[in-house]
Amino acid sequence: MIKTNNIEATFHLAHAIKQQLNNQLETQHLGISHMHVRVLKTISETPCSTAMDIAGLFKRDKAQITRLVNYLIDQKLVTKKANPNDKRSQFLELTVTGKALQQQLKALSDNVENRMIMGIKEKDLEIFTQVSEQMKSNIVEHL
Amino acid sequence: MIKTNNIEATFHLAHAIKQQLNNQLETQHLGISHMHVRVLKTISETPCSTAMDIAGLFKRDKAQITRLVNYLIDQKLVTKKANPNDKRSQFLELTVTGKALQQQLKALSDNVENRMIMGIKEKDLEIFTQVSEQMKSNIVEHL
DNA sequence: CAAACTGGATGATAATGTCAACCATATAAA
DNA sequence: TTTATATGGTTGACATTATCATCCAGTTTG
Repeated sequence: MIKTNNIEATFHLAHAIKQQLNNQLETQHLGISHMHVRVLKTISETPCSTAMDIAGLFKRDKAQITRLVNYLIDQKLVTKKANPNDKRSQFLELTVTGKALQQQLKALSDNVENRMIMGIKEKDLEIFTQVSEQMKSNIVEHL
Repeated sequence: MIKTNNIEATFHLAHAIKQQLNNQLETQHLGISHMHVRVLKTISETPCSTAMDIAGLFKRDKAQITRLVNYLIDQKLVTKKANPNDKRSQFLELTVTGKALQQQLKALSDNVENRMIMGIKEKDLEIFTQVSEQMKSNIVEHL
């Protein structure tokens, strides 16, 4: 028997975060959406990441990632570098402008996250992180 | 300083749940999406709910709710009942078919949620629920 | 009563997401 | 090694999700 509704709670939370991030991006006129933020973050943290890597990480169709990445390339925030091991794929890197923006975006995200976790005990936060990780695995492994 | 990334974790989890729900809805040929499931659930749990109530609850534009609800009315899953206090708005109710479907959907959702929480301690689950609730409030109150 | 406001419908449009087809390259099998 | 198969990425088509502006009918306030 389920008393709580963690599915609904998760939808609510994710949507609230998305709205908050998009609000901030809008008011700061950054010209990108929360999905671009996620892609930039991944590229900045993952050396030699490819479009397929991001698609796998996000569980999105590669078509969508291609479009997100190509938009960022148009905006001169990201560049492609040849992958010596495979001429089909290309490594993604931030440009100088991209790195500068990424700094801003990190500040913005940290800001939202800090507000989000206000008044929550460190210990509880750790449990939250672990549990959400576990939940994701439970679902993804079942696909 | 942030070490964990609860924003990213929440996006991952919400997306995994959404995919899983839509998969199940697809394989069972139910002809609705996870958003319709949420609307049906809300109507079934909230007597005299209106489109505006749902929009407020979900933090969505009323236009989207109108469309979701009208689709469900087309499918003869929901009906409108006059609101004696306000002729502009109408109370939403499940039809007999809607109630039957709602039973199936509850089973389906519980199934997904039960799989999702497998191997997670009851105590940790409670903390997860509380923390996600708190996080949502922290964000929503800041808008 | 007039002015301002609200619930809901609708048109326009943007962002997100998936699927299928395609091309170039890579890998496995014959 | 030549063929077959699989993979990374691009593109077109399309569905879903979401917002905004506008409108209408009905409500509330001044």
